Amino acid sequence: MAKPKSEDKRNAILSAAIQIFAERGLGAPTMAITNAAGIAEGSLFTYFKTKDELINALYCELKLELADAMMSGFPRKQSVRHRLEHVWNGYVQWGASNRDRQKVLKQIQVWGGLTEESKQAGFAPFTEIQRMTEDAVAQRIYKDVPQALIQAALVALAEMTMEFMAREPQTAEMYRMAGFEMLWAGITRK
Amino acid sequence: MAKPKSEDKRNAILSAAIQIFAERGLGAPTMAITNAAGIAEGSLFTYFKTKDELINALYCELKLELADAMMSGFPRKQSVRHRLEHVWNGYVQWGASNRDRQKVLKQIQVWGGLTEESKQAGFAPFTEIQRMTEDAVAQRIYKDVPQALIQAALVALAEMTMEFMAREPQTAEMYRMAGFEMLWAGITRK
Amino acid sequence: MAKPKSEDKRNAILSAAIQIFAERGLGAPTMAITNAAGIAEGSLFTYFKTKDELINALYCELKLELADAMMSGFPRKQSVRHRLEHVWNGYVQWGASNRDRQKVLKQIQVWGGLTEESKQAGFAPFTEIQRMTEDAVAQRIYKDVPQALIQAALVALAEMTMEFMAREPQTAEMYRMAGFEMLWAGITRK
Amino acid sequence: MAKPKSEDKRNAILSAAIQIFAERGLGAPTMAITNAAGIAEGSLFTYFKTKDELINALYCELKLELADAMMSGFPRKQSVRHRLEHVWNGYVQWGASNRDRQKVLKQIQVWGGLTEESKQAGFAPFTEIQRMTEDAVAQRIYKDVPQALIQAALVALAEMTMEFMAREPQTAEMYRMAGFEMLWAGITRK
DNA sequence: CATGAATGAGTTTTCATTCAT
DNA sequence: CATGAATGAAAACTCATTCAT
Repeated sequence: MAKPKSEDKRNAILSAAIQIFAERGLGAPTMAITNAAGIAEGSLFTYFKTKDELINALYCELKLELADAMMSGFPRKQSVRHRLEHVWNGYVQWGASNRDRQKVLKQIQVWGGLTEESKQAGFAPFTEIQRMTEDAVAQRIYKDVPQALIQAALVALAEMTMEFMAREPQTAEMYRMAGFEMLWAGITRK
Repeated sequence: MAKPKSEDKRNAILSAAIQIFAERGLGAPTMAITNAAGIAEGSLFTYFKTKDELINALYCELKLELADAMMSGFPRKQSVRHRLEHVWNGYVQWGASNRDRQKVLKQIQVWGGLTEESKQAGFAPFTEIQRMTEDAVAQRIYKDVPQALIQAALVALAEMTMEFMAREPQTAEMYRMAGFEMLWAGITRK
Repeated sequence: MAKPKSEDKRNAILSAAIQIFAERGLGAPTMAITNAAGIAEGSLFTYFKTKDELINALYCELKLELADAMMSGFPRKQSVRHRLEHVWNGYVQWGASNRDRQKVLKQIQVWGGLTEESKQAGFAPFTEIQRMTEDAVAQRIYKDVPQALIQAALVALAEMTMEFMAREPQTAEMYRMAGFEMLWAGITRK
Repeated sequence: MAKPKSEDKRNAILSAAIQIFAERGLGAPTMAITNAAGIAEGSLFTYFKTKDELINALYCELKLELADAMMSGFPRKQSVRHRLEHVWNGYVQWGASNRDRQKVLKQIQVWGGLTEESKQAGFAPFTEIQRMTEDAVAQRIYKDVPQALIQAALVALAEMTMEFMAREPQTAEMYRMAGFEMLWAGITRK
């Protein structure tokens, strides 16, 4: 079961891809990636059959990492506000301290080549968050508005916030809080 | 004066570019654009010296159009809330009913080839909105938070909202209002 | 008989072509020429059906001009040395004070598109020089060597000499004489 | 080390380039060269980053070859006349039996894209000839004329001579001698 | 498995020439 | 005739992918 192809090299490729894609867009040549990864041009294709496959794999990887950042230490038993803030913090901090990863993730999301499979795999780790929202809606804490809208607002405001945090690291904390207050005020009943 | 460089053809190219770029990204071949515009491969370069210039021109065009959609009929004399809602409606409706244009505009914004000139030209028509925000801040209507954050929240929530509106046109109205309520609640003092 | 197409414009094109071809080689775009000539892109083709035809015409024009420079005031009655020196001076001075023309002429000579017709037309005005050489050979003044070689030596040394003259105009006179002495010593019997 | 960049293929490209450039000028498409070399269009660019680089490399190669032809077996100890004749013979024979190479070399010399580096590299192997000329001038064998003029005369007459030799191979020997006598008579004191 | 040379379709751009105005 | 927009066949160069070593 252990893959014969070195896991190290695979990771080196993914890391290099993040850096290169962040700098030059998904259109960057695979050669730029292999150079950055310190391997031969052709070796990339031992680990990923095509460039598209690499991008799909990268998407799954990043989504997983993000979910981990958001959910690790999730206070399952605490109030909706606490739980939401935990998720918010995880998201926003991951995005602020991993600009490249976040940038690439966004690029892949608007790219045209994601497979249905990848989309589902990428969504899977977020079901818990979904459940939390449903819970909150049931408690009539959130406004009477489609859940999907609330989740989308979370994402939209978080992405905005993390950019401010990254741009001005010394006031990051303020932005994190201000952003969350906006979200909370926006989605809860008066 | 022989055949004058027809404004029609220029527009046909820009239109075709919007469609093609929306479908296939900015990396789409210029030939796809000329085909869609019903002209010869080389003719594109009569109107735009390079592909980059085409994209820059497209950016300016779209920004202008968007500004127009947001500002036309701007109720200069009414309350901040009314003025903000007017801007919101213009933005969100333009984006919802021009998905391609909005998509392409977003792509260009993260593209690497915008000239400083284009950036400025694209920003120019939005100064009035800026002024309105400043005004509201002065009136202590908005939260005590950097203006830039408020503007960014407007953009982030609007982009999110317009997607919902486009996806479910029959409930577009509801999304438009819900989105605006979120924004208003999020950025004003309690 | 008077050509309807303005002779002026035709000459403007030829002049512009000389300048442009000298600067950028025969591969220069016709548009560069029409720009320099102050006419429309398409107008060139009213005067010359194709670019090749333009180059052929230019060749004939330059050869004629050169022949004129060499033969005007030709001292038909004087010694071979005097006559040869006259030709030498004409050639070398024309070439030194018309670098562009000379450069273009050389380029056309190694170009692949000269028609047989042009070659003959270009050669025609030089028959008199030929006759002079034959005369000198008959007088056993020149070495016992094929005439063609002598003529070629004249050309070779003259082209070399005119370059020195153009590069150092203040010592042009010295080069002109030194060059001629070389030629004379090289081709006459001891 | 996978397939090492074969020296053979590099040479095949240079050879093909010589043939094609001689036939069709430096403007010939790279595809003509790759076809002649029996390789894929793109492969040329594995060996030479750009067409310009190929031409520069070709220049250096040809200059080196020519220098070799002129200097191999150079009779360092013999009279100026012998040494000069040796150089003459080498030049003229190389040029006569390598028309393509000689033609291409001349084309490159009037081309606009030679780098300073290539010019220097191309000149390097000819310093010995330079020294010989200086030596002869010191011995007051040559006329009292700038050295550069003498060297230029050598080149001019040699290029002329080799063309005759190539055109009439059966009398090549005669031309070689006649040419040299012209040069010698032309540049030495009476 | 790793390597990197080889491939050739695809990309942007140029340019001689035509032709509608 | 003059004009210059329109054309589309090249041209140089790139790059994902293959495959011999």
